Amino acid sequence: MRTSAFFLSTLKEAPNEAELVSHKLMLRAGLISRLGSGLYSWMPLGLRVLRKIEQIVREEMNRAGALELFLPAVQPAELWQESGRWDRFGPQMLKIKDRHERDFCFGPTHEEVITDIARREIRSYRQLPVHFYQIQTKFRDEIRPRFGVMRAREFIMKDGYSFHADFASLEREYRNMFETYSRIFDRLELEYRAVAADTGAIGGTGSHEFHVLADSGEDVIAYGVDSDYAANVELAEALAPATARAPASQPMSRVATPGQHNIEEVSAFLKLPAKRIVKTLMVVTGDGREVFILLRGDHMLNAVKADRKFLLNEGFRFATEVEVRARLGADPGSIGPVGNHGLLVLADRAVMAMNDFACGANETDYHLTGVNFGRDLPEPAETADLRDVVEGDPSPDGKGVLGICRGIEVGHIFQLRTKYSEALGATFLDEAGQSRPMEMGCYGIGVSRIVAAAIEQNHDERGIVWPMPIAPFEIAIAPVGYRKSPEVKALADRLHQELAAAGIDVLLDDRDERPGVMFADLELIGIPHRITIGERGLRQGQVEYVSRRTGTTQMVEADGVTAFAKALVR
RNA sequence: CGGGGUGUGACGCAGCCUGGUAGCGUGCCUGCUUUGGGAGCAGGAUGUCGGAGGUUCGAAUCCUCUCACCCCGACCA
Repeated sequence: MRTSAFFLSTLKEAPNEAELVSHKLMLRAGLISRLGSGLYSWMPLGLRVLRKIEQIVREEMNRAGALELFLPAVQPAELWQESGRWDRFGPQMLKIKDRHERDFCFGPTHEEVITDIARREIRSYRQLPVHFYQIQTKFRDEIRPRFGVMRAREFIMKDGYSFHADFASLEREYRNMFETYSRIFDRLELEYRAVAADTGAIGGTGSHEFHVLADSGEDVIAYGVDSDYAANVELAEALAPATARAPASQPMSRVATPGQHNIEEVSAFLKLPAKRIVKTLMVVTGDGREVFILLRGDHMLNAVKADRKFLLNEGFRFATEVEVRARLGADPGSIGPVGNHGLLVLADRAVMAMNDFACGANETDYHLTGVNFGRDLPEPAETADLRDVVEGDPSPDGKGVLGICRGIEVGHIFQLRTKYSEALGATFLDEAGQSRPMEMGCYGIGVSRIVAAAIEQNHDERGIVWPMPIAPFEIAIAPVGYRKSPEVKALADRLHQELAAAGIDVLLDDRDERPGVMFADLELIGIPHRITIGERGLRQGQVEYVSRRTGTTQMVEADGVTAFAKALVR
């Protein structure tokens, strides 16, 4: 490809709508163009990247035995009413009406449609298992679209759905997909982790998210520093402390802590590390009971875990300041579990190992120090894992400690079991002639999001640094003086022709721009390899090679440059 | 949804407070010179100042409404 025949539209300055580095670079490099909030046009350069990702996904899905099909983007309401999700999916679903005032939605996902196909097409266990997938545009009316294609409303997703006669078969396919996804992200050359995930509202027994690791990621992941363990931080278990509680060694005393309201302030004021302070949270359960939750000062409440604890009472909320004062007669910053407060006390397991700790005195601007369970207050009524894990916690798999990092979710695999097949009546006849609902799995990959995630992970101050498998062009040829020097032009043209003939994605910058302009553009758009051809080097019979990622340069014999360039790509 | 902010040429911005009919940098077009890291000179094109209404002799500027976009927000304890 020649730049004169292509369409490059680079910007020196990023439009101010962009916050995230990948978003800025995608706009500056001309990969995408914004049409509306959460709506992006894919420009030719960006589309080349998108297509390469799609192709890798497609190849690996096919290799894994899944069958590609293509489902309608617009779906009738009836199907969603049947599954019960028409109302429950919420405002994320874009609902539309046709000319007959019939309800449709622009598909946010395709479980209903695929299950409808399965119930029409599959009658016998002999047809199972089967796995259908598609690469489709979805629309989810996000509360707050942001970060460009990272959290867009319209986006491209690979979604696959498998159907099985029994759970064992589903589990096999689940493992198959786990491996397939790993292969896909390996091939994309992204740094990623498969993390155990909460199955959430979708239900089912097993679920893994695949995260591209990046500091800007929206999700927080706990991973084993010395093992394969990885889990969403909401899900990672904080193990009970291994050491027993030390005996009390200090008397309990009441100290004035004027104006010190949060753990940080109290810690600094009392010159006591946060891990020696008990954080007391007053919450109200769904059935109206007020409860104390105790956490170590340096720990954070995990709402998912606490919610599970209160499940029978339909969740919980934090008590308001008014409620706290009415109940305890103290400001929220000075409350604690000691005294005749009458509240149920629920403690995180880490708290159980604490002795001689500090906590609020239930008197505004006062705290207690040297507090001990058993002596100064009763043991908590209940203990549980209620906190987020932190860096350095023991890994739940017993191997070493946990690290914390951020990730961008680019893939998710679920064991759906029979949730949809039952709702929609997707049944089959087993060997015994019995009608049974099919076991289902579902497997998604955020194709368009991967473009942004790849950039988050691969960029520098000059621009994008594409991993080779998804680079829009693999090699750039930058001729200096293309229009002036016949020798330069001749070699550039020949190299371009020979590489293109070899099936290499090569971009010849024939714009006759100044070198600085060419170099800056080629670096911004992130082409992995650049060969610069100029009169200067040609006099020595040489051209210059530069690696985008490492920046290392190398002089190459002009005669052998085609072979050299081919070797780079292979 | 709540809070905050911004809309002025393709991109980044100034002008608004204190009304007088729009400016800067980059980019774009033409010509000449230049050509190994975002060139120089000369000439040039491009703006319903987000939209509607109002105040005024006069509105980018003041007022009202509206639309779009961006950012922040779900543990002070």
